[in-house]
Amino acid sequence: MEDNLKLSNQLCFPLYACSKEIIRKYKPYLDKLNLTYTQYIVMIVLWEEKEINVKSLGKRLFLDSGTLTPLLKKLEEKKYIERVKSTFDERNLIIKITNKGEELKVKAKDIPTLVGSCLNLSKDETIELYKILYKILNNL
Amino acid sequence: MEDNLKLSNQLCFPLYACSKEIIRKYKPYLDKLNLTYTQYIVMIVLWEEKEINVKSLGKRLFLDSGTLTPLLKKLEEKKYIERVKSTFDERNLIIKITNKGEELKVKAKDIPTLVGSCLNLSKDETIELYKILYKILNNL
DNA sequence: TATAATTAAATTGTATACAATCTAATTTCT
DNA sequence: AGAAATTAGATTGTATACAATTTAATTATA
Repeated sequence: MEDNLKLSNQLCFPLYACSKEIIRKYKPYLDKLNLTYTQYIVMIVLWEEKEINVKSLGKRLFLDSGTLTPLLKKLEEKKYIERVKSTFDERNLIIKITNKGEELKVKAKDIPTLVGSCLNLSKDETIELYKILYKILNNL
Repeated sequence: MEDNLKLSNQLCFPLYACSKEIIRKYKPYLDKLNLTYTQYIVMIVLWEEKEINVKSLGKRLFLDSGTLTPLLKKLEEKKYIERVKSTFDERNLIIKITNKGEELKVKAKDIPTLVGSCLNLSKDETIELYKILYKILNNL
C-alpha cells in the first residue's frame, strides 16, 4: 500500500501542523503578557491551582523537568511565580503564583475566545474535535 | 467568564499535547531508520516528489528555512538527500532524494499503520478528526 | 539500622521551531 | 541599462522538547 506514506494520508501531520499554527496565532496576544505559549499553559495551571510541584505540573502538561526547569526559572525572573523547596519533602520544588502572576489572568481572559474565533469551527465541530483529542490522550 | 482560562477548556492544548505524544510513539520506529519526526515528514514529501526546493518544502510542511536549513544538512550527511543549487535560479536550492533515501521508504511503509493503531479511534472518528484538522489548516 | 531502591529536579546533549536579520540572485520599474 | 524592490536561503538568537544521566532526598528492605 504505497498511499500509506503520502503526507495527505497522515493523521499526525495535520495535528502537528495545526498545533504549531494555532500557537502562532496566540503569539501577538501572549507577547503583550510577556509569555510564550508554553509559559502560558504553565500560568493557566497556576491560575487554577495556586501552587503545584514540578512533577504534577509536568503530568498535567505532558512536559518533563528538562523542559520545565529552565522555563520555570524564566517565569521566576519575570516575578510571575516563586520556586520554593517543600519543607515536607525536600526533593519537591513547589511552584507558587505571585500577585503579579495573578494580575496577568485578567489580561489573559479574552485570549481563548480571540484565538478560537480564527479557527472558524462550528460548535459541533469544536465539541467533536475536543472529544476525539481527549480520547487519544487518554488512550496513549 | 472565569472558566475561559481553565486548561480543560482550551482547544489548542489537547492539540499540542496529542501532537507531541503521538510523535513520541513514532520514535522507536523512526530510530530504526535514523530519522527524527521532522526529518521523517521531509522524507515523506521526497518519497512523493523526488525533488523540491526549500521554499516549496517549507510551504508543504509549515516550516521555514531557519528550521529546514540545518535539518536538510543533517539529512545530506546521512546520504538520504542531495542539496543542489538550481541552475535556472541560483537562489533556489533543490533537494533531491538519493537511492539510499528511496530505500528507506520500504522500511517505513508500515509505520503509519503501527502508530495509527495505538490511537484506538474508530473509522468515523479518524475521518472526522482528519476533516476538522484540515478545515482549520485551510482557514488559518 | 545500614544499605538498596526509588523518586524529584536538575543537568547535559541533540534537535527542532521561529522571529528577525543578512546576503546574494533575480525582477521590476523608471 | 541601472537602481530599487523582491525573493530564496542562510544565519543569529531565543525558547522549547526530550532522552539520558546525575544528584540529593526519601523510602523500603534485608
